[in-house]
Amino acid sequence: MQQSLSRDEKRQQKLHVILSNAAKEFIVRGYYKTSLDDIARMQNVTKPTLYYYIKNKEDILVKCEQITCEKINAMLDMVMARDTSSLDILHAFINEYIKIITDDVARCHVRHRGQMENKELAMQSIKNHKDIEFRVREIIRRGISDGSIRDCNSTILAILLFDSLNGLTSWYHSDGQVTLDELAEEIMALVTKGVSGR
Amino acid sequence: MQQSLSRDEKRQQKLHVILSNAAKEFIVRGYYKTSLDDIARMQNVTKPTLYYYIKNKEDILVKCEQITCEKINAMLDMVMARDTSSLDILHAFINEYIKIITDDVARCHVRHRGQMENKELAMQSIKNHKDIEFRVREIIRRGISDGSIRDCNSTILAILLFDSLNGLTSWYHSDGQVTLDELAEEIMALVTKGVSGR
DNA sequence: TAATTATGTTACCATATGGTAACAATATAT
DNA sequence: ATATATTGTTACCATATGGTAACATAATTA
Repeated sequence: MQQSLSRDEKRQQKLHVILSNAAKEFIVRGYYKTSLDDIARMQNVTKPTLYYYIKNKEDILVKCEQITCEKINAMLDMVMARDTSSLDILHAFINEYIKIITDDVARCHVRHRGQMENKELAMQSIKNHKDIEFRVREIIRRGISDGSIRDCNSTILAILLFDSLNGLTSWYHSDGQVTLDELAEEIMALVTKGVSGR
Repeated sequence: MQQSLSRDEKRQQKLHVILSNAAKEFIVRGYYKTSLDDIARMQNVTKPTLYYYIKNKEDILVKCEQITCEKINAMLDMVMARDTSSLDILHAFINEYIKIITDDVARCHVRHRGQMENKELAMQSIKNHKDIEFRVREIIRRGISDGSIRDCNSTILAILLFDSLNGLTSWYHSDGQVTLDELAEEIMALVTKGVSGR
């Protein structure tokens, strides 16, 4: 019984290794330029073995998405439960979001969101993101109500915010010059104060 | 002589039709899911004919990039020549950039920038963007000097700005609810004032 | 130990697709 | 009108790649 659990654990671990390796490669070389043979080779297995862990190539994207969206939604649950101003909640969200998104699996999701060939999967993917976006819009709306956020088009603001945050996945690398905290700080300053001088 | 000019014009026109049709399809279906046969079919020609106008598939991306970068740099020339505060120049830049980027060829460029399989082309593509980014950073730096822009990390700000602006290419459609002016206004408000309430 | 299940491999196929060679037709120039 | 350059077509190839069937082996369970 305990052994069968450990077997299941191994399975989960291997799946995760497949996902993160594939994700990394999808990011640097692109989804179509990375073949399943390539991915299999990284695991020192052969292509058919992958099919024991994933349904097909697209399923890698789907699984990356599920993992990431669950993280984000759980984080939103935490953050929105706070008893502070909505601007503070937005602040916290941005901070946590940056942490989550700086990870190969999440990066992969962001970069390929809504791009599945299977239409239903693509629609589900778009919906997953829209749901998250909606929750952030809700934070903004509340902020406008409680006065902590300037009156603005919450829809556009949410989109712009996600565009800059998701854009990080293309250029930010934890080994670079800018630390994660610095980055979050700079983004928050931009979001709250804008760029105008005094 | 005039006829040979008109022949050249026709050539340019056909090239442009190819580029914009291909660009549109690359955006909605993706680069790899769109075959040269597909693109040829849109022009009511056959695949080999395309090779009279383009070197190869990637060359479509390169040409879209050239056209777009030229537009942007010309626009930067205009805007930076203004004799106003740097914040105003940034303002003008954002306005004009949005207009330029709302076009299939430009959209295609933004979405596929730096993704060429040919390494040299990819590097050139990245450089092209970096050059533009550098110029905007210069605007920001000047703004910090003349006091019209808050003291901040000009590099990060430039990147964030481009991420939100380029993000438009994924969601903004001129036939939607938001007009172009509204959008520019909202973005400028965000950039200058940020989101904080009073 | 025997039987069953999980994990992995070799060999293979169908298909799509970028690209090219050889050939046809059409317009332009002399 | 004839020669020449331009524009286009048909037919084809090489290659890559997602996916699968059949078979082998290691691990659990009874």
